[in-house]
Amino acid sequence: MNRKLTTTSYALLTQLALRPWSAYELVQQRVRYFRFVWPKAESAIYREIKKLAEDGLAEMSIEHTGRRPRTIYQITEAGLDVLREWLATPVGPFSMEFEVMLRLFIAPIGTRQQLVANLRQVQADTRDMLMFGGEVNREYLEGRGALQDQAYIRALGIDFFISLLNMVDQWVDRTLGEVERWDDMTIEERNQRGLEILAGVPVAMPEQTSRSTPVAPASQTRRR
Amino acid sequence: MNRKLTTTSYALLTQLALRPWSAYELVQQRVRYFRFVWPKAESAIYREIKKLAEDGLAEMSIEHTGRRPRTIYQITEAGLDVLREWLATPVGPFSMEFEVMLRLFIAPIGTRQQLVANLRQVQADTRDMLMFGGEVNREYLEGRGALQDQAYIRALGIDFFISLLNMVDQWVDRTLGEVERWDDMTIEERNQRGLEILAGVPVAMPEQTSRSTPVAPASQTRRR
DNA sequence: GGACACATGTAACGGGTTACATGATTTC
DNA sequence: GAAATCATGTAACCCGTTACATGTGTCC
Repeated sequence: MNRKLTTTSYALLTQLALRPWSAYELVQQRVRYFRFVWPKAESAIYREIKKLAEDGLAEMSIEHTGRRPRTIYQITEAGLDVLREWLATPVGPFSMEFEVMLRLFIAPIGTRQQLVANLRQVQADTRDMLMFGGEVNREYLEGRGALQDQAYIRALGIDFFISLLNMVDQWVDRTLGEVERWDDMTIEERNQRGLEILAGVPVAMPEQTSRSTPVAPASQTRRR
Repeated sequence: MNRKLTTTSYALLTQLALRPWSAYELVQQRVRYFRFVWPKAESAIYREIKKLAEDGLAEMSIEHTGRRPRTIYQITEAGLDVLREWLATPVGPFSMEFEVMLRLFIAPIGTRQQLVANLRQVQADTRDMLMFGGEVNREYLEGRGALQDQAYIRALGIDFFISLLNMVDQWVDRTLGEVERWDDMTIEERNQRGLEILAGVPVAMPEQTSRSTPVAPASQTRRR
């Protein structure tokens, strides 16, 4: 039990703390909900949960469907203790993978059509996810949420999720609008337009009062 | 040259397409900018760039500082071709890691103080990053951006970055406000409040016109 | 009773992270 | 001239991903 747990370990323990699940159910739940805040491949779960059991943080019990076995996992007291300790440690910052931004950065070597297609793809994905978010929202509003007794917590998560998606959706809209005008503009005109956009971005101005800490590229050290 | 390139490979090629860099500079630039859209550990870069050179997608040349060597990398025509091909493939959806959400989900087993501390931490990180974003914004507005001739593209990235951070900042504010009221409420009152929040979330209602495709939990298949 | 989807995982490879190492340059 | 910081990476382990495998209901 002395290996160092990863955030993925804690993510699994978090799921187990809610109620016992079979390994398969764990994976399904995580595909449906947890994927959005801690996305990992499915088969990593099967391996990790076994390790958690070896560490004594979860208990396994075997059930059968016909002659086929399935494993049910349940969190132990030791597991809950470990979770509580984790809550007292500093939390990592959020981070994002956003491939379309990479493609935007080298748009000049590709065609405008490709870039537009990529952006539309992201928009379609985003709207799919928005539909899904709306569905979950209704589930809770109608009292049939998967964890209805924690609606007050889930509501905050759904709020975040929908806010994020709406933000992305709107950004893609704006960006498509800009990209569509590129063809009629010289580079100088485009860059002029770029400066207009930058001037309109709602950035917080640094307080004129002296800041003791320099503006670092975010706190990287604390990150696991 | 027949291995399968990862998105990280393409991210590096994207950087190389802008101009030649030494390995160390590549890492620094990526820490400063690319980290926010494709975050990877630094030492992975040194290994990956060497492989790209082996594959003929980049050229190495050795310089010296005193007796210490440093390697400069430059993209090749083959590398540019590979990048162009990549632009024609479907783009992956965005994804996010957000540890504090995991902690929120099991808040009941911890203390309210811990949760508040975690949320404030995220807020502090977010505001640091906002400061950084504002700094980059000013660099471009004042004509001294690192890639000033691509201001029209960078502006779109900065727009996204600042929008995201503002969204997170506002969400944390709302959420802290909610959490602070928990102590005076019963579980039933909290869940009642949760439903109010959900009712206020701006979800798109599904069009009543028949949708052919079912609302799936986002397109996972296309990923990679 | 064959096809197909759902349930329940295992194996192997390679990318990602953490830890370490050493040469130059600046600071005081 | 010692200490700290910047520059420039390497090594090894472990997690994450991709591919595969097999059993079990269910549809028609």
